[in-house]
Amino acid sequence: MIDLRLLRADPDLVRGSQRARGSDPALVDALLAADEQRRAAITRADALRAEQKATSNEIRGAEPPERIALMEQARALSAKVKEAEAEQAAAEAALREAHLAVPNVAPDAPPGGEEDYVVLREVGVKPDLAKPLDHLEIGERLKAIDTDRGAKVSGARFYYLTGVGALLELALVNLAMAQAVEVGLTPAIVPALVRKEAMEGTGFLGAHAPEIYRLEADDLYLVGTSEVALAARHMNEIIDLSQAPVRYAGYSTCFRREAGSYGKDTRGIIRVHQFDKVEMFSFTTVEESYEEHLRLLAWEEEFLGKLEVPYRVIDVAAGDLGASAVRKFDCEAWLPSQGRWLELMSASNCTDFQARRLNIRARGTDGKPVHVATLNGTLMASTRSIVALLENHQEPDGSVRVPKALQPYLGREVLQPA
RNA sequence: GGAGGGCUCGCCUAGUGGCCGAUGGCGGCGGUCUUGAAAACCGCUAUGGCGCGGAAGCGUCAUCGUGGGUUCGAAUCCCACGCCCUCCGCCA
Repeated sequence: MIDLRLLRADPDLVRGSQRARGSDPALVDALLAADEQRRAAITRADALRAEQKATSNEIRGAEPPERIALMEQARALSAKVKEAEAEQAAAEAALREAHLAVPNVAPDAPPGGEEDYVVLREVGVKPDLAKPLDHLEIGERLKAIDTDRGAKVSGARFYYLTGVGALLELALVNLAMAQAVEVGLTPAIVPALVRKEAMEGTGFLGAHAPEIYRLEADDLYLVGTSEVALAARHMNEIIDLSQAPVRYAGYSTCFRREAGSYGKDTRGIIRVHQFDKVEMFSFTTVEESYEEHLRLLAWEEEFLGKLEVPYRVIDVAAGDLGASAVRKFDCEAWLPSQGRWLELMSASNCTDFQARRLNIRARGTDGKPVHVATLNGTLMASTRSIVALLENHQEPDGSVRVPKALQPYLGREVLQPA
């Protein structure tokens, strides 16, 4: 949710942001009107409540004849208060709805839609492969990836990682966690099932709702990223940011329904219903958040360097940001088999948008609570990291070279077809 | 799955229909004393909305798990829900 004070002070800024995102600027005016109506309703209800309270207090000391008259009066007021409170509740509900409809203000992101990203840099050299195999072909030869039986047991977009495939994932997790600890993130293993409040508070029940698995019998949701559990960890809290940002590296399985992506990336493990991920998450002040965002990106690139995979960094356009983010950088690895880039990581700065909904605050310099900024960034997404590794490090003989940084965690320098 | 107990301001706790936003202790912050520290003593120590104000602030409303209800008036009475805990059973 955006800051209503900012909205009142500078509605044109918000309207401009809406246009840059390709969203409707009229939503801004609807929000302004709802805000106005809510405040008017509160003023009316407050006045009536005050009057009723005063009358009630008079009754306490009053003698019978006067007392009866006062009670009559109070009864009438009570009915009016009830009415005014219903109006207030309706106005508040309307405001909330209008409030949720307006995404975060993103003045720094490139304007436009999905295709309007800006490439910030390209790093590394694309491998020179005469006839590159795709990751599934390589993975099957290594007996590392088995999607056929994944489908037999669980359906499309499920898979088995076996042998070096399984070991590869564990090595990647360990490499990522080691880096996380080294730079000072708090390693965390988090719930993969969360309550509605956590899902809602992080904003995933809005546009993302069809993407989310829900367990009907228990009214719990399967997280699509540990961002949910990490962000919600401090919901309704005032946290201490006076010394340093609060930073986590959360490891969890991620579940995604992939509704609406039928026919897309159907081969292999590029787009799956379940994978494991190490996610970085920071709580900072809004002022610090822009710098923190670059820090998360730098840590992502550091990890990509260890994978020795060519990649590029893009500045995602406003229209493709998601409601919470003011800016998002994606790291995309080169995919030799398809001759295109594949999103491996994503770092978003949500400023105080998400924290306002989750009610997460910190003490400002004056001691008063202010909403914090939240940021999230992928450190290591298992399946796509494996895809990038297998394809970029494949050798003509079907073996796969293991990047140096990963060797100690995997215990070998090359993966040989079985 | 069955049976109980509980949910009050960071923590513990008082409060069972009327100045209760709420008692007391601990912790925290500030001060007095001290060469310094401890002890002792004194003071301060929730949050949000709305209005006024440049601001400090002032006024007002709301909040005692959540939502309803009873009542002129609810932390206190009633109902529903949520959550936590304990015991039994079952499973890991």
